[in-house]
Amino acid sequence: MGNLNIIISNASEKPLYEQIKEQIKSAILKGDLENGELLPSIRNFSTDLNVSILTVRRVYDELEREGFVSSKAGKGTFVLAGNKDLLEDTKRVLIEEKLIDLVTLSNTLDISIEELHKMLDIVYEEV
Amino acid sequence: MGNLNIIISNASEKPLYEQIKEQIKSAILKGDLENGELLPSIRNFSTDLNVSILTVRRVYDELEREGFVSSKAGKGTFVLAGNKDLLEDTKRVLIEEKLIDLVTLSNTLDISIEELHKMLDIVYEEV
Amino acid sequence: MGNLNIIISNASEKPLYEQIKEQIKSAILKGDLENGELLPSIRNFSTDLNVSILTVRRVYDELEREGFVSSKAGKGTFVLAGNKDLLEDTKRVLIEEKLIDLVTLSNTLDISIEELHKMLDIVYEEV
Amino acid sequence: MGNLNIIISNASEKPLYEQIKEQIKSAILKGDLENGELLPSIRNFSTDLNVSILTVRRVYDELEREGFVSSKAGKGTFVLAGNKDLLEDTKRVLIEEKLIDLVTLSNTLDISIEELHKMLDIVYEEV
DNA sequence: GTGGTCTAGACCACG
DNA sequence: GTGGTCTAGACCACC
Repeated sequence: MGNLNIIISNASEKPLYEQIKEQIKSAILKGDLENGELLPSIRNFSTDLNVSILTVRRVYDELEREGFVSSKAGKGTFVLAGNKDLLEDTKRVLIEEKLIDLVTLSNTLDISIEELHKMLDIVYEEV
Repeated sequence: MGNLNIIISNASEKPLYEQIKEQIKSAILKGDLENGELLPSIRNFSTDLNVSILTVRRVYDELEREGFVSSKAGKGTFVLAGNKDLLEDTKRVLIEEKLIDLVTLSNTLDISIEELHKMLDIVYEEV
Repeated sequence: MGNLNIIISNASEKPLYEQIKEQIKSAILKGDLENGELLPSIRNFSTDLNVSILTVRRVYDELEREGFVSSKAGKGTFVLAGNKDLLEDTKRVLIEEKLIDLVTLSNTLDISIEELHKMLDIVYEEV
Repeated sequence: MGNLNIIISNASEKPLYEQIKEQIKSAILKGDLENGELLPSIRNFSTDLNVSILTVRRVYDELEREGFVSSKAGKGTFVLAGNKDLLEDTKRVLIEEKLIDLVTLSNTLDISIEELHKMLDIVYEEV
């Protein structure tokens, strides 16, 4: 079975449902969760994560809307990861969103592209 | 006086007070607002921006708590930008926060540092 | 024997039992399944379609309740298509239900009957 | 102010949130609700319609995701109907979906396009 | 067993 | 005042 270790924190500024959603999404994008794989039932997952059923339901709802999983009453929630190109695209878009954010801030603060590259290397070593 | 063109939008996902705060902070960090400069009164500013007085008060309160301005009853709110090193530090921290965010995501998605540098250049050209 | 190629899909938004039921009903209404014809046994049908026995039983139960088939213990399930007028009526009712749905929506959206006729022709060509 | 008479029924097979959503959508598409207009607050609306707060919240959430309204904490939920072309497009798509549904059924039941046009006129008169 | 819908509360951030 | 998130239950249809 796939690797699915979800770590959530009430201390985080991000809502619980978003933390869970992002981690499942990452697992699918990395390939840890394969096509057709069955995710935990809403009830089991909510007790495992110690969150409300409604929170897990929201996660599954949004993942379904975004095309990552498919839920069927009476059967469960399954991973949809058939199109490899789509997954690569999704990864690229997620990174690009953060890069745009970063470059925008750099511009407003008069930081050069060279400095950015240097700082990127430094941060990459530390993380 | 310094350059202080605040642009806010109800359409933005960010709360109004945060939009205003970030733009004042940027102006200070870039040097557009100099040390000792007088910011608009809460009352004038709120009518100029067409937001609640409470919203502007919150902006000034938070900026004071973060050490960017100083408010004196009966005199107004002044820019604190005396320590150039502190400003540079603040800028660096802001950028680093976003870089950590970016690198964390890259790691969870198995994106290499080389790819990141390439994508950074591409995004920099486009923005 | 009559033509009975049932195609079902877990991806469909419709429940399995409904997909199967509708296709059998269509076959009867079109005349592909004739009066008195014997339908597959619940057991065989469920293994052929790779669905639960309960699902097939539900299909046959509902078809019997709607008057399309008749089940006799120990003998099997037979097509009831004796009354040609009844079949024509059923077809007409099915179409009318959709037309009422369509016209109701058109009214709430201020779409004229002329536009509807035009769009119907266009869609008919494309489908 | 705009016309906003929502009629819901527990007897309907459609979920409550969908009934409400569709009626608000129709009002926007028809122009009964204009750009920038303020919708009822979640609390007021839920007591007016005698449904749960969560049901109204779901309606507003989905309408926001589909681009029909915009919700801001502390301000309320507003109608977004700026782009007239987009609204016309949305109307057309909604009608086309039903037409495709209709034509598909007609094909499986061997109903001719001429018959469809005739039945459409009859239903249009009756509704 | 599963997910889909709904209720009746609560606390928080925003304005 | 507003919407955003979350909880702890419930009933239903589907398999």
